[in-house]
Amino acid sequence: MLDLKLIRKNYEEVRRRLATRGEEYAKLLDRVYELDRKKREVQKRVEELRALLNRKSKEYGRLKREGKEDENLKRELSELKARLQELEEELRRLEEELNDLLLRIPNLPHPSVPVGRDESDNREVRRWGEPPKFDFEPKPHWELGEKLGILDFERAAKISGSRFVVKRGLGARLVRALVNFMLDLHGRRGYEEVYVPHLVRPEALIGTGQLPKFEEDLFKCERDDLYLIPTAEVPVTNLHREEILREEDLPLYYAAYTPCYRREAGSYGRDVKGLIRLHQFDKVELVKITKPETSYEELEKLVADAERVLQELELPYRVVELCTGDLGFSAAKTYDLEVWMPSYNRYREVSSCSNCEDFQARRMKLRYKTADGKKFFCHTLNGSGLAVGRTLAAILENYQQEDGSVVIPKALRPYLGGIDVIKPQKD
RNA sequence: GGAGGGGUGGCCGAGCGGACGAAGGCGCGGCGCUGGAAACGCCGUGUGCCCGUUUUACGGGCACCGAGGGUUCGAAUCCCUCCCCCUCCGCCA
Repeated sequence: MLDLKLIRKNYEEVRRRLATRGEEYAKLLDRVYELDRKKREVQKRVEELRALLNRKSKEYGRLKREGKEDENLKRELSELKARLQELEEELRRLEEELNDLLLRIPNLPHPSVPVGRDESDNREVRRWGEPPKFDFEPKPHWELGEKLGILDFERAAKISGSRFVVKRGLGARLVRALVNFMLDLHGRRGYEEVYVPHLVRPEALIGTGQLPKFEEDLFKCERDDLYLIPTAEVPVTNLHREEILREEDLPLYYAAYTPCYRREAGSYGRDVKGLIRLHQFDKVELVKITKPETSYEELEKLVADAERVLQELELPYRVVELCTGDLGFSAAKTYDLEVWMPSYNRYREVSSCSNCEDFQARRMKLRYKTADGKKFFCHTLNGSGLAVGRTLAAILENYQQEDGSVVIPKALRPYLGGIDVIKPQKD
């Protein structure tokens, strides 16, 4: 949520920066600005009227205790109250509309973010590793997985429909190995491991920015008014919602493994095959809660921590800085990590690391207090470290051999009882 | 699912129609005591919003005792609805 005071004070600048995400947001901002002006006007009148009513009411009480009831005053009070109630109703409507609109305005991009329309304007920051060269035609991971008997899309569809997968045998064990490997790695780098609920209340989703705007993307348990988490970012960042943390406790580092559930509405026909886009996938998520002064250095460190996973798995990747038009709703700045995928002959996203500054903190009233008692909103950051399914896909594709077998990355072998290669099942 | 008990300031906890932004304690800040500290004593210490000014401060106003509605001239306090938490029983991995 943007700071209304900032909108009032630096209207033109906010409008200009917001417009780099798309013109429509500038128009939204215009409505917010006007609504805010009107709201304050009505609020002022309401408060004046209420002050008058309070004063006269006290006066009435005093008289009554002295045994001097004043029927005229009583009538006057009733009339005042009736007028006040009308005005209050108007104020309530204005506040509601203003608040709803405000929750639908995305975060301001950081000044360093390249201005652009979409994915094609993102800026490559660096590359690591060499894409492998094959002297045969590399197969896509779903073919490899099915041949190896570790991925079963057909049976998944039977029980749950499209965009689900069953992993079996070494496929299932690889997921467990990857999760453990990632959590161990991040644990050593100072992240506290947390295990969190996968069903959350609407307030939590408002806090991180998925609601009210992106209801369509979520699975909802209607009866209980709970949502399946689309990312661990939601429960983890909300751990401290409405809290006032102590300055000396910051920054906080968390790492969580959770499954993630996404409806993928509007992505029909995209990535219909394989592990890339599923309704349910596994992810290890990193979350940081920091002071404003340090959030950008913390972002760089967060990216480095996510990169470390790919480096240890020896998977070639690149780091991309998202442009304004491609930036997520809550993010002020985002780096994506993209891993090399031979069958696509391109890099594909396995991690997205964002600094949300105080955008989420404001929505969830997450603050910290300095030694002298001043309170400020925290900054929140999150990043995948990493998306497990896509990492598994990348391993299958990058480590494949001509006979369809797949070599296990060295870093993972201790987690798989020393197994160093998966061979196709004989049929 | 059944029965009961609760939700009050950063935290604990009292209040149960006006004198209540709310006792007391803890915590925090200041001062005193001390060689220094602990203990002790005294003083201070909520948040949000709106308006104004001499605009990182001060003054005024309004709101806030889980949320929303109601009764009343007046509600933390009475009534209704909802939400949440806890305990016991049932069910259950």
